[in-house]
Amino acid sequence: MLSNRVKELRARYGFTQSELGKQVDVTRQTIAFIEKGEFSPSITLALKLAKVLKVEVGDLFWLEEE
Amino acid sequence: MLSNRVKELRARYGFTQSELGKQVDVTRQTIAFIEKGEFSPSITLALKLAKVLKVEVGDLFWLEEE
DNA sequence: TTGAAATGTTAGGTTTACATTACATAATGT
DNA sequence: ACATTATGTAATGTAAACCTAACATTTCAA
Repeated sequence: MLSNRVKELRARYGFTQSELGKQVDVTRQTIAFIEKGEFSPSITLALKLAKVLKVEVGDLFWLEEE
Repeated sequence: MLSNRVKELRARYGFTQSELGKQVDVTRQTIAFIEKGEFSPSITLALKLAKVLKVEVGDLFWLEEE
């Protein structure tokens, strides 16, 4: 099961979903879906998000047991 | 543009494409496509590959300029 | 208190990741 | 020489990622 800290880190930087989406070239709905864990983004998008949020990809997304 | 070291690391461990695919639950064709850079896998698959190949996701897949 | 901005959410459509099947070739061992 | 295994590659199908558009609700500044 995939978990992530996108919402938490986005808040830390004070970005709106729209702003973050624009920085990584996706819509705010896509950001919302990712924050809710409703789908597993591509590694390309994950890498862009990690760069903008200044963390390692593995610290932004990780797999949990179960 | 997305780059990766899957083929190199797979060789290091002596895995065939089939064996690696089986360990991360995809077909050998999917591994072949990824090695050729023909698509950007999901972060879930990228995390599984990084785990099996014993590297950080960011050291297995990265974005290059251009 | 009003209105804009941010978020939640849903519906319908396009694109792409990934599966299945199949065939061809190269490499290896018997 | 033959069989087996690994790889390359291509066709077709499906599921999921991602888009646009829309409307409702919450939040927050004026």
